[in-house]
Amino acid sequence: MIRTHEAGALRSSHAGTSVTLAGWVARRRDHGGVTFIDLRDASGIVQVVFRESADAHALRSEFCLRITGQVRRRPEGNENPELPTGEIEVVVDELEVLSASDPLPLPIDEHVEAGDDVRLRHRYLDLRRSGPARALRMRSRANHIARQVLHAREFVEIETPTLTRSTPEGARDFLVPVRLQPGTWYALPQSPQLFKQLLMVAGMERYYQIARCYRDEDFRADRQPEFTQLDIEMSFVDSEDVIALSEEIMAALWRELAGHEIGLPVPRLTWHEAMDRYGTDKPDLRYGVELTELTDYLRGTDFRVFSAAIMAGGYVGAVVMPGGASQTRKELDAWQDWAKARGARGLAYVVLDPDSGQARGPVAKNLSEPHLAGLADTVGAKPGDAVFFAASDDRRGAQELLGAARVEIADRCALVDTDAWAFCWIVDAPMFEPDDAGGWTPVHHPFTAPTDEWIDRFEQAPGAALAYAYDLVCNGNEIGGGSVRIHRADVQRRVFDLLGISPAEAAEKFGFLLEAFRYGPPPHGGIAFGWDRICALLAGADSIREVIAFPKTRGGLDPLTGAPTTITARQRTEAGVDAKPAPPTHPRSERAADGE
RNA sequence: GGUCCUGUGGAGCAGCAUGGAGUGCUCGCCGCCCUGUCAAGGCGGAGGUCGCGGGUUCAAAUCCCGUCAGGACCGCCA
Repeated sequence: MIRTHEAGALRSSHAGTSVTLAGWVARRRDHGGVTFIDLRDASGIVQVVFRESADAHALRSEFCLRITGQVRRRPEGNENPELPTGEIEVVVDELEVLSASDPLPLPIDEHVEAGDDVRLRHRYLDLRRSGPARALRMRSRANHIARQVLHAREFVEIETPTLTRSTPEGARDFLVPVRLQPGTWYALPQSPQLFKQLLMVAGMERYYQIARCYRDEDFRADRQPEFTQLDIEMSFVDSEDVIALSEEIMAALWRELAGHEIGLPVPRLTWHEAMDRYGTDKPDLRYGVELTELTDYLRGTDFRVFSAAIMAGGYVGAVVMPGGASQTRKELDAWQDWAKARGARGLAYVVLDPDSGQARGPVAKNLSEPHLAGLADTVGAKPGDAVFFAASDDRRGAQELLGAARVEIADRCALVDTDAWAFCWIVDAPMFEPDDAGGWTPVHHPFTAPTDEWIDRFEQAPGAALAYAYDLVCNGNEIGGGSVRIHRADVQRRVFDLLGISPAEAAEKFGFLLEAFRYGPPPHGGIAFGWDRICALLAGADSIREVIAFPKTRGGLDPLTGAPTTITARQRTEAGVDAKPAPPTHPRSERAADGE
């Protein structure tokens, strides 16, 4: 090492010793005869003092230095209690400039926020700032904590391929041309789902991986085209075992990184309960504002909007905005635009007069006296509140609109306790939901096991059949999801039949998995955690970009490297991008043609 | 694919609704001064195609259209 000590580690106990430090000029205070430099390395900052030094005068921000000097207590009254090293300073004997720095394109300063494009363009400078650096270090600790829990339980960390074939998550694949087989393409895995199931067949019993996953979909604040899952799979287990392990990992993470003791067991909601009460399968339980179903209460109403939904076997419900009656007409109209932006026709409302409790507003005129009289009690509204309604023959659609309104209400009314952590499991999710073409599509993925009650008859009511699936939710974010898998070939075949996946198609897509399942597959299940999102929550970050070393922008670009780039004509030819696929030659494709 | 917000010396912002000389603020940068500061201080200075293109106008940072870039949301995606 070219240094003897770390800058941030020096204390008054080091006084009187000679040290050699290496680091960066964080800040310079030049008084002419005496110059102070805050020298920063990974451990922190220490003040170094130059006297009558022309060299010090020439130093600039972010020069990389090596200095040798004497540690000593600061003169009486000059201590800085803000700094861990504030009792001492290093008086410089020797200075070596290891490298100079140009003026900075962005300030390395805790107090200035820079725009995302500048930060990412110079991410290596952004990461010199304490906040971003702390986020990455915290993520490293999170990885370590998870590994500790899993290794203590004899889990095996196994890496799976990133050049592979399409996995059944349902998103668009990233594709990689294959030079050696022109016209054929690898897919980057959307998750290690199939490989981890194969590892169960292989008898590994307890697998995990901090796995990079790839999905070619549009961005959000919590989405990147490549992202990370903590991926886990276990043999000879049921839901309870996976849930218990998950809780142990989460409890350790939050205990050590957030100083928060998660109340165990984590409360559970069934999927239907979550939809009924919160209008979402990832409810934020830090506040109330629950939905009320009014389908039965309003049965018989003359109001066309509601009666049409009720007659069609649909849903009418409401959510209350506390104090919402004080909104101006313009604000209430803005809710209509808000609802339309979400694809709804609008958002019916009544406001309750703050004094009389009288219901007013366009919808109130359309409701009968008895319906109006009991409304406030039924939905739990007080005078001065506003009540928003959604009605549709599509129960889930109406609930989701109210659920989105609930989130918006909590935001506008500042109902969210930002220090709180509210976890819950969403269990008993449906196996299937209707697809656009009148068929069925898996809610989770096609290997999710039906519950015991449904295993023999899920075909009879696919929309009602429940799965052994569980999602972990924290503060309204889905942070993990998993299921018990199907390990019986006959059940798997029936699921494929229902999904309209022919034996030939199944063999083509997952033939290797089905084949593996011919050789004594163990019952197994697992879970995958959205690792970026979990780290962002623990770091208190708004975006997962903050906990990714080199994230991409919303357009999928990396402003630092300039990726993605065009390729040369030669690369194009060599990669075989334009090659016509040859007739299948390799063994797996032949078998696919056989239809298993 | 759709809706919305943002783009002004190196950084962060104000100016734009109501067009009138690149105007302002904080920081940084350069030079000088300064022996106890710690987001040091003082004096002076440099630095701009107001993202880009087009239009309206006597006149555009400001209004209109398009486009690019960054961000938020819907669709999509667990």
